[in-house]
Amino acid sequence: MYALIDCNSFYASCERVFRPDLRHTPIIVLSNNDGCVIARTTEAKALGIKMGVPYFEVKALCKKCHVQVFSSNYTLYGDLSARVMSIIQDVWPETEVYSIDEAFLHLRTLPLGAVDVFCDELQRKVLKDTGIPTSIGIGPTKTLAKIASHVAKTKLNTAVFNVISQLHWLSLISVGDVWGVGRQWTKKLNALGVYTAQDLASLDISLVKRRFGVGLQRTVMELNGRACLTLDLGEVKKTIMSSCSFGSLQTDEQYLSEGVSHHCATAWAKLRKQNLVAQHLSVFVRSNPFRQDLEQYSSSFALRLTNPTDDLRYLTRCAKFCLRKIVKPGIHYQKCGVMLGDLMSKERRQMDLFHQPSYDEIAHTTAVMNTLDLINNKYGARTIRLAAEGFSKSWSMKNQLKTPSYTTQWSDLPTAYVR
DNA sequence: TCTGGGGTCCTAGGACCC
DNA sequence: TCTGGGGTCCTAGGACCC
Repeated sequence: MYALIDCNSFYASCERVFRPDLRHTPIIVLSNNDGCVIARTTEAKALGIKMGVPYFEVKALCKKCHVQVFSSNYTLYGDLSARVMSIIQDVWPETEVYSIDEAFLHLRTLPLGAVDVFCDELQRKVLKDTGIPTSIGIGPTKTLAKIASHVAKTKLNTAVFNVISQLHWLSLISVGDVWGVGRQWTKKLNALGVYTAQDLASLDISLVKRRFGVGLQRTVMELNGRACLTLDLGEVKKTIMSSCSFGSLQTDEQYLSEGVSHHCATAWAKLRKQNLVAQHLSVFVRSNPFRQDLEQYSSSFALRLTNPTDDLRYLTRCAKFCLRKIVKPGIHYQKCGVMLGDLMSKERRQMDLFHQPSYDEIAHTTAVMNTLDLINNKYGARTIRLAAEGFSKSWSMKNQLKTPSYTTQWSDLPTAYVR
């Protein structure tokens, strides 16, 4: 059996951990730039606030109904996620951390009769130890465990649900709510007369493969109880990306260049943290697709690096080179980003036969990068950085409603008063 | 006025090999 | 006049996920 443990309204629940006074208050959390709603508590959902709506569309409603609104605080959410995951992994090592708020457990060694009780206790332990409420779906495949979790959350309002003996639920779930079926395929499936998870499960798998590919074929088999997806325990990323919308539209190439350098440094920091080197770098820019009154433009440029590297100076030079290749005057840019790819572990990197850096060069780069890490680890991220990032950061994003980094900044530690 | 960021996998087609 | 069969690798684009 597989179990899917899923944190309820995760980002909103994180905010609540440090604001117990908001236990029953509707809360929403906004995306970067305070753009869209990306998390809602049950109370906020009940007010009709939909996932992903632009904040300005519901701002008035939030004010009227006293909804607490937060900018996203990824440092806090990442840290609480790590706590939740480590508790789960302590209890059950065969666990795949699937996303910031979800994990799959393969319960193969647990007697079938013990599964429900085990999950019940796990759910209570996570709540007690972290303050984060979760729900757990149980099923014979990952896809069915997902279905179970969906039923638990949206239909039954229970913390734990095992779907194994209750497969009639499949006919009560829209095909678009099945894991692996998105918008496009929902349209296509509906046109074939497929509306529910049950309809999908009874399709002929060779037809599904022909019309939709091997991915959906697996989904169909999984719905029928045949496990095709295994636990993915690998934790090495294949690409690392940093990108963000600007606080306002930018036309100045200098600011664009600063933004790209900034993202390059962010991606580089993630690279260093995982002890990886990159051999591929790409940069993209785009205008605001919602401003059809302005000229639309979007482009990217990629480089394959001669040698895999984690040298921030070299990566930034490459990123700026890519930007110069694609930047076009007169465009109102809304967003830019940097992606690092062809990642490999630093110990196993393969240098170019004809352009190998000397030992001295490698030693020098290593020393400089280590020093950057040392200073930034001791005095805080970005204490020392490249001047290419700029100083004014006038392009940086809005997040006016952000809470303190309670768990990762000494200066932001919350104070508790005891009476 | 204001519309997120970061990933994965699969497929088709083109270039290349013998 | 007539021009094969079997591969690999890479990239771009499209689908999906949270």
